[in-house]
Amino acid sequence: MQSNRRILLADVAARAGVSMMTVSRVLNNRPGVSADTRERVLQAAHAAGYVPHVPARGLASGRTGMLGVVLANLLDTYYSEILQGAVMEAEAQGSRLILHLTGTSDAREIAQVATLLGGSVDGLLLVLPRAADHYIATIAQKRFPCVLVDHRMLDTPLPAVRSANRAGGAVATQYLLGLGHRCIGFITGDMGYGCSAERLEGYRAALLEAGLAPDARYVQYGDWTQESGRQAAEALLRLDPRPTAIFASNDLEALGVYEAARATGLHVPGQLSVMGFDDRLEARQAYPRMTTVRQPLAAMGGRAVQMVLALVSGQPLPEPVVELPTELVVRASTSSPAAARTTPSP
Amino acid sequence: MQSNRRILLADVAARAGVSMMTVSRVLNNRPGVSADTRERVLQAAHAAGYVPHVPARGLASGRTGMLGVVLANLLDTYYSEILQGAVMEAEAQGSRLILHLTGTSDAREIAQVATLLGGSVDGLLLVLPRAADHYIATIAQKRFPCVLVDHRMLDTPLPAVRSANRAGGAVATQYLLGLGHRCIGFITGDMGYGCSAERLEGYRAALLEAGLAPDARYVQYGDWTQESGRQAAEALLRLDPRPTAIFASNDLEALGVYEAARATGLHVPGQLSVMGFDDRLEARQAYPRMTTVRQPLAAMGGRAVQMVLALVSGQPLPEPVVELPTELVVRASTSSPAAARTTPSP
DNA sequence: CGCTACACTGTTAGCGCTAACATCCGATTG
DNA sequence: CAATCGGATGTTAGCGCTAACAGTGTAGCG
Repeated sequence: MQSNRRILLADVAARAGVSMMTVSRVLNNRPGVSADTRERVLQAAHAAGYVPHVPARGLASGRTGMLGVVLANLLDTYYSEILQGAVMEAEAQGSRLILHLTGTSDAREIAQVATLLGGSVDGLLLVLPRAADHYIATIAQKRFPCVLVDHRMLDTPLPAVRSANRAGGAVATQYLLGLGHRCIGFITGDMGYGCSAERLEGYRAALLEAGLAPDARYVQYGDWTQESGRQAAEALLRLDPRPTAIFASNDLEALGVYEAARATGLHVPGQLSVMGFDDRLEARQAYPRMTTVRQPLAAMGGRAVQMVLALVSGQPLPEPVVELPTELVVRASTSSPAAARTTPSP
Repeated sequence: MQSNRRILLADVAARAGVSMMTVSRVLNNRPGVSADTRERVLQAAHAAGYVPHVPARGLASGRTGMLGVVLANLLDTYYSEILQGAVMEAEAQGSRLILHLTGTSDAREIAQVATLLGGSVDGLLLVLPRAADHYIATIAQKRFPCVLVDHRMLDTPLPAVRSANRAGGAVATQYLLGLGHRCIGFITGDMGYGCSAERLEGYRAALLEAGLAPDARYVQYGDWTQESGRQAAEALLRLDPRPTAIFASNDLEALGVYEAARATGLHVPGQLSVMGFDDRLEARQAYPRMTTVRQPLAAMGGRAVQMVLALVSGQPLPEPVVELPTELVVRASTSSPAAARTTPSP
């Protein structure tokens, strides 16, 4: 049946009484077509119900209009918020995102990146890449458009988007100090990530600045999980003097601190102030609503897409590494220490 | 530079001393190639570092190896869990997923579906489609491979994956009855969704079966959000007699019930049992850990991918509508009404 | 009035791969 | 031993679109 055939560019051209090339120019918003021809073509295309054939366009032009995104999983809201921002921006720019999950396997990540470089995609977003060392050099050398989001290591030959971890760590600590806390526990993230060190650094710097000597016993090592947060918090709560506030390196760990506090019978924030990092969904849903340091995750995803798209179209990036600001979000899990074991300040 | 040129099928063919067609057959796992030629080709391809060019393959074969997924957003863990399952299955089958978000706009959904039908994609997954009526007929008539996940309406001309909402509603209610509750409040989801009606139906049926007359005052109408759950719960808690248990149509609403209970000074589960539906991330993280009805979201996504892929390869589906079982997950937000003040276990 | 200049439109030649058919050759058969 | 067969391989012809170049007409200029 003729009526069920795919509508081609040639059909539109015939209807509009012009050549295929003119139609192509119109549909790709290229110059060199008079206003009324353009109008006529658009109407013909619409009337015919024309939809461009993406693979053909990709083959002919070398551009697929697709970007690859590689991330670990979607069950962690950290990733899904970044992805949400990336997709919204991509759609706004007329691109699509192809999703790749690595789970916990470096090998899968490497294989996927290799495949993506094979022309299915114009550019690449690597969110917190794991096995990055294995291919980043290759990508950089091939000049393949690629942007890292919140990469693990702090220096990289590729453009990247990150957030102000050190400043966030410092601001949060200063806020707790300002409330009157003098004994503040800290739970790190997985120390294999550069951002963990940065947040810790911010915490230490703020203490020093306030004239307090950081005490290594009050720093416990977590791995980003709620369970690790609970265990670290339990350790912290056994110390003497007991911290009046605990600052965890992400919201999940802070949720673990909530658990430890409940188990110990401590009221949050009355007897223990708790502070998270990220401002994920969980921080807003938790009880008590969590005071935390907001990372603009969606914005980071969106920004990364903008950067890749710029690279794809050959524009140079004004700054290769973009750092987005973090922001203190005060909710209900922090207050000034109740039974204040405050030392009179100078 | 010769060395930086893209490696083509022709290069592999030359290296292996065979024709391009033979290479193509080998790389696509097609029959008609002798074992040692196959081996030689594979080695040549590997040695050359060949990666197939996806758009070219798509243009020539009419198959892109990509599936489109349309869903509302990723900030709702309901969607991200489904998507996670879908991506894992797609990757296992050698396909990729292209992501499309509709936000809250029907118009965007329609536009995206139209584009996807334009050859960029072999098949389509519509997760809880909104504006479905506008194009489902078209899709069905074009016989374009498409599967609905948890569609709104209960009947559809397209294949679909859903879960046992009615049974879930009944089982949960029976469980509460079994604990000794006789006055059980219910909060619906958005009644524009078929599953809302089904869950309510299950609740009613279980009450009737137990010889209790459903009382309309104990059914409040929510819209899936935490806030609507809170408001509905407040209304329920003002009733006389006050319900000793509240069953919400999703976990978010149940989180809202937690809030209302706290505001009213009621202990969960000591003075009020709370039950959710979905078993999302939030149910596991909440305090107290939430008793809920588990929908196998990831499995639903995975199953839908299998179905689309079957359709793509021309196989008929054994059953057009697949219903996956729901499952009662007992945690710490429910107890018998008599129990004064139980301490939460695991 | 011939010639350039420019804006618009058309023509040609692929992009890299695979479907469909053609060919080859050794093995099987009566 | 010719006729036949079927597995392995090669050849041809696009898939639907766009880059690059080639025209065409009209306005502007000396």
